[in-house]
Amino acid sequence: MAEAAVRDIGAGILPGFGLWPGWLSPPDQATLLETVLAAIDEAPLYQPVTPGGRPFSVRMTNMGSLGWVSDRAGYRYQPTHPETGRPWPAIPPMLLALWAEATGREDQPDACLVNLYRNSAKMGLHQDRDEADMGAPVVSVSLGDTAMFRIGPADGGRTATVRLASGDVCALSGPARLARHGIDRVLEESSRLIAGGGRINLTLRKAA
DNA sequence: TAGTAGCT
DNA sequence: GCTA
Repeated sequence: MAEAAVRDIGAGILPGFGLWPGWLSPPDQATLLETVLAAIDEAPLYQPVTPGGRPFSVRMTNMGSLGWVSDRAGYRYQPTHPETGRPWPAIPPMLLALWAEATGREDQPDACLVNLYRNSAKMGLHQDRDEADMGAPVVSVSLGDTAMFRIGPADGGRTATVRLASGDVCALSGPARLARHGIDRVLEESSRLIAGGGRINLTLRKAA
């Protein structure tokens, strides 16, 4: 894993948003994908619903001691898979190392949300605010097809679009920790990493 | 208000 | 990219 210069696209747009294009080499992407697919075998992807009962277009699962879930009861972190009732699989060591390098922190993330975008799946503009410790950054790893990521200030100013390609890592920290962000669309067939196409996003957080 | 549709 |  190469040392990557932080590209803070925030200068004048959004301070605290870090972007590391190409953090993971193609071989590292393939290795990570294998690990994630094994976790998905243990904790199958499912389609959550919003508290209002609307289905998400992305399919989700989690790794770590806590996983982010949504259902009619609301958003929360919980230690077990909502369908199997089993604990989530562990966060792979490769991702713990990535967190340490990207954040420079001594602690470890306890939650890794796995989102699969396939068949025109999107994610509306939102803020990550279900974590107990909102001082800790959020780190995102992209695998597979390129996404059009939209990000803007927490208080509702202008948004900017950033392309996130396979192997890119980005982070929301400090003044960008509560940034509004979402996925407008995924560019089909822009990567050959994932059999059957699509994009997997891994989001590392401190939930507790 | 972690959705979706529809318009500029 | 914004509004409902």
